[in-house]
Amino acid sequence: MPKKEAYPDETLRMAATLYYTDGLGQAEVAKLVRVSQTKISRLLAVALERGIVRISVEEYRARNDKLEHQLCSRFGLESAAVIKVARNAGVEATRHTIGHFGAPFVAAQLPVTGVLAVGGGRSVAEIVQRFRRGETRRLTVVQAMGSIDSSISHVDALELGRAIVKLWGGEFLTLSTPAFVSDKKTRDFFLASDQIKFVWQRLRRADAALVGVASLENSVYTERGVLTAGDIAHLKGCGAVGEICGRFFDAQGRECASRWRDRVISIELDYLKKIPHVVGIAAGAERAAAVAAALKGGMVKSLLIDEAGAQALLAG
Amino acid sequence: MPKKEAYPDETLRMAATLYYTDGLGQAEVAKLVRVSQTKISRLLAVALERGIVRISVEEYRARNDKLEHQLCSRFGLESAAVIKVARNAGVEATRHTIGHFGAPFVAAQLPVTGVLAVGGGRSVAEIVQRFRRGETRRLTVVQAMGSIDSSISHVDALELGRAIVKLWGGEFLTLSTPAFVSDKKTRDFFLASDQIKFVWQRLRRADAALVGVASLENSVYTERGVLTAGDIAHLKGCGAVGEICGRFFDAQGRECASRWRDRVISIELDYLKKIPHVVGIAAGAERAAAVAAALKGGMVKSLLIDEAGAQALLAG
DNA sequence: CGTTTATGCGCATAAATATTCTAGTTACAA
DNA sequence: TTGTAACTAGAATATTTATGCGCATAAACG
Repeated sequence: MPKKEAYPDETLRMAATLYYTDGLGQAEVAKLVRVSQTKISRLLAVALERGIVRISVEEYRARNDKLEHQLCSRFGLESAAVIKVARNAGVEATRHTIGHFGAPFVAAQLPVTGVLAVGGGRSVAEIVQRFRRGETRRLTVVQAMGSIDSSISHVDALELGRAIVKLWGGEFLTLSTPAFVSDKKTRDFFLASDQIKFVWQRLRRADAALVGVASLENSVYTERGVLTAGDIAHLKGCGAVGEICGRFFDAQGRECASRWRDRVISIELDYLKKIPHVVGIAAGAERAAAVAAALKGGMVKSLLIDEAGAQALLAG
Repeated sequence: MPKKEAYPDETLRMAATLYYTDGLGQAEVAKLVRVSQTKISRLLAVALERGIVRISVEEYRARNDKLEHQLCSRFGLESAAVIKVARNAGVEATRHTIGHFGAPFVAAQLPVTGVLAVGGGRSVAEIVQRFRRGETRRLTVVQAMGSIDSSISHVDALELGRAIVKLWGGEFLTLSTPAFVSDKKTRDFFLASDQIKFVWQRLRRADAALVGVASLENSVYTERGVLTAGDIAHLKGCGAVGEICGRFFDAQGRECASRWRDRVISIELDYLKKIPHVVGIAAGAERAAAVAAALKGGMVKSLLIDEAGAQALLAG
């Protein structure tokens, strides 16, 4: 049996008319309907649910189809989403906007079943946060890179993978290692462990991946103090123009043979290239060169980017 | 030349979508659009104006047509408006509701030109308050009764007439006398003055009138202490069942020959009966008997009343 | 029936939104 | 230029709206 009796439509219509059409405040409506303002607030919510009040907004096209097509044909992308972002928006707001409007796109690109490799980063975090709960998937989510530093933040692959599984169900395989270690020997030690080897296997067989594409300048690593200005200079010296999952690549999309290469614990770019569906996320025109390189190297197959970034990419 | 450049529709659409469709708060929208929350608030208002956002409410029929027809045919009314009011609403809320939904009806009943007599009272006040400015009329508004007591309130005919003229334009003739004086002699003194005589003439030739119909029990006069419980008893003894403009009438709608009759300065009921369009307002079932009498006496030609009042009227 | 578990209500108050006020900008005239 | 008027923006603030909470009543259960 349903509830006792939800409020009659007549009352809802009256309250809604007084509030929306006649422009009275809820307190005033309350006097006329003879209930508390509190109740009017709730009544109006119900009226909205029931469709007695309908709010329609002229469609806002958050994506720039034209640029998307251009990107796809020019770079042979599987799919692309170019998100309009307020002019003069900082990179922070850009990521935020991309996240908001791009999440459905990314969710649609990702498979419903199989193995999904997930990298870290702020852009990816913005996306994952906005995945809708409910549409249960059967994914095996695999952490594609270690944690950036000891204080795990919500942008670490560890947290993002966890979040995806929490929302969509499925299994989550963690790396439980740092992203960067002090030297090759330490890295090899980690890689030799059974857990890592197990995860590593899955990563190599991943059906899809979700990663951020960063430039050297604005990487999380510098921000978090993992990489110093000197390190950046060294990497640039090796030809690095971009980074994915802590791995640096040159303008041709080849992983740079830097001294960092042996200290990273994350999916190797050559493996990434073999994953059929890789969704890359990049925010800001500053990242254009990095994205261009990633596309050239074939690391990224689907792209989520902002308008300015797309324009820079097409121009460059 | 118009303004510099109002905000582009694109931005409005974006903000409106984020706010209404996606359910973000204005502060969050502000981050994405890169302006202050203040601005978003204003932007959303503009979006509503421009029709980018549209809010529609299922029509609420505030009037009970069926009862209106019954009233008209039963009492030979020119027109009637029966306003739905929340059950258990007190007389205060009833007046308020009648005022809100009844004002357009009353405005439509009143002429655009000619002489309009205006009485006082809370019901009338609720109506007048809600007349829409703008539709300029050429009325000569005449105060139909003196002021209830020395502290003029916004329900006095004086204020109501003033308000009508302020909204609709036209001329306002005031009585500048109290409604009740101490004795017949004083009243005659007032009536003999040139100003009053002038106004009196107009009143007699009024084309329309707007008055409240009250019972003895809840009249403003008792509330304001102008009439004592003893006075009420006396009036009842004279057969009074209702009051209009400070004048009391019996069940047949005849003005009672009470000792108060000679102390009132207001339009006489016999004159009122001759005015072609008289809109009467009554709130609450308690007034039913008074309204019935007023109708029988032909004082009121159009009626604005609440549902409960109408039902009581038809039942009695 | 008496007891337990829900549901609904409005108060107090937190949160969100609108408005006021001040300062900065632009456009135009002197 | 420089002053002035007319706007525009955002910070501070007032107002309005939503929500957590406890109480009271009603439904469900034993």
